Amino acid sequence: MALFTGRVVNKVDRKGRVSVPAAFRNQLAGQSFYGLAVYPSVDRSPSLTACGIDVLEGLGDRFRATSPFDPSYTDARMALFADVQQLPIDSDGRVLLTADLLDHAGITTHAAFVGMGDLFRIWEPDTAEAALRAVRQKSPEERAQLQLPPTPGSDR
Amino acid sequence: MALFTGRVVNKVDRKGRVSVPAAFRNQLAGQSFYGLAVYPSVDRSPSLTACGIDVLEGLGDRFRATSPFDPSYTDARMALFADVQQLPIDSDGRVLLTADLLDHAGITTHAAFVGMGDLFRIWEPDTAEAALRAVRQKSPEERAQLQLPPTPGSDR
DNA sequence: TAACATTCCATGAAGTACCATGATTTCCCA
DNA sequence: TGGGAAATCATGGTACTTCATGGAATGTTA
Repeated sequence: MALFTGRVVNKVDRKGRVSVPAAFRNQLAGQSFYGLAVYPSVDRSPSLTACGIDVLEGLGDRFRATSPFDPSYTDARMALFADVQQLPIDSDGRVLLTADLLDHAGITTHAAFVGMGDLFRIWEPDTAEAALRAVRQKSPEERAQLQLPPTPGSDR
Repeated sequence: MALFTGRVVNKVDRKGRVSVPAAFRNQLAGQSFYGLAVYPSVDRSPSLTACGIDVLEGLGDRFRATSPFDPSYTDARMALFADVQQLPIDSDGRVLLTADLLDHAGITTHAAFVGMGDLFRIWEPDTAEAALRAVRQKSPEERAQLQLPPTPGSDR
């Protein structure tokens, strides 16, 4: 299972091509689709969130369990999947970021890939550093309270 | 579970390569990825903290259960994973410490590996000795009061 | 046939694997 | 128990592969 860590800054060329860091690519190897699922971060931060399609497929499975005609889930389906782009990784290990994705993140010449476990984010490098500083500079007390999801199985 | 004890000073060559002490390597044998997860120590001491990737995978699993669209965990995800480097151990038992890791710890020619149980730390040797002295020089009363977390499972 | 998109190739830099050596340590047997 | 053989370890150097990146060539669409 993919585990993205660390951060890497790569160049974006005139066409919008960026090398996906090799360490991240390796995490994606062997999936049903060799590429990224990318969408503007839902917390409205100027960044893109990306993951392997296996993560999305997992979400799809949750909906599959519900009726496709149940109106209470159609809104959720649309909200979740409408903005997700599936970007293939080319033979040189690059993806082509669309203009609106670049625009949303304010990315021009360089893109920062920031690992977040089973996800990662793509930022304009300076913005990424600022966001990281903000998270790190939380006091130890606050950091200790950074919410962690419950340990799987602990509620048995 | 890995149990790192003792301390060892090894040489860092021009490329940043260091031999991981054999005793530590043995603790890591048989994991899904033969290498170290390394990050600047969160207590802001000039040292690096390292562990096996199984520890990371445990954290990753907890997040995997949550939706990638759920913004409540994004800060935690970033704080935990953005600074972590996964360093493979080569066939000679060495890891390549990146320039910013070396820089953070002030390591130039030698690195001290200090066991801390399920983790270990990597220091510039003199700094490590100073830190150890500081801990030892606490009075017996103080040392006895060093806070220990509760024993896992002891509350059953 | 322009404009655009996609695939292919070239290159320098960086990272990785491989091999050699000396120093320990461990092991085994007299 | 002591000494020697074998294995392991730490460390240096070199050769090779991969990576990131730019540009060119090919294909597609209007």
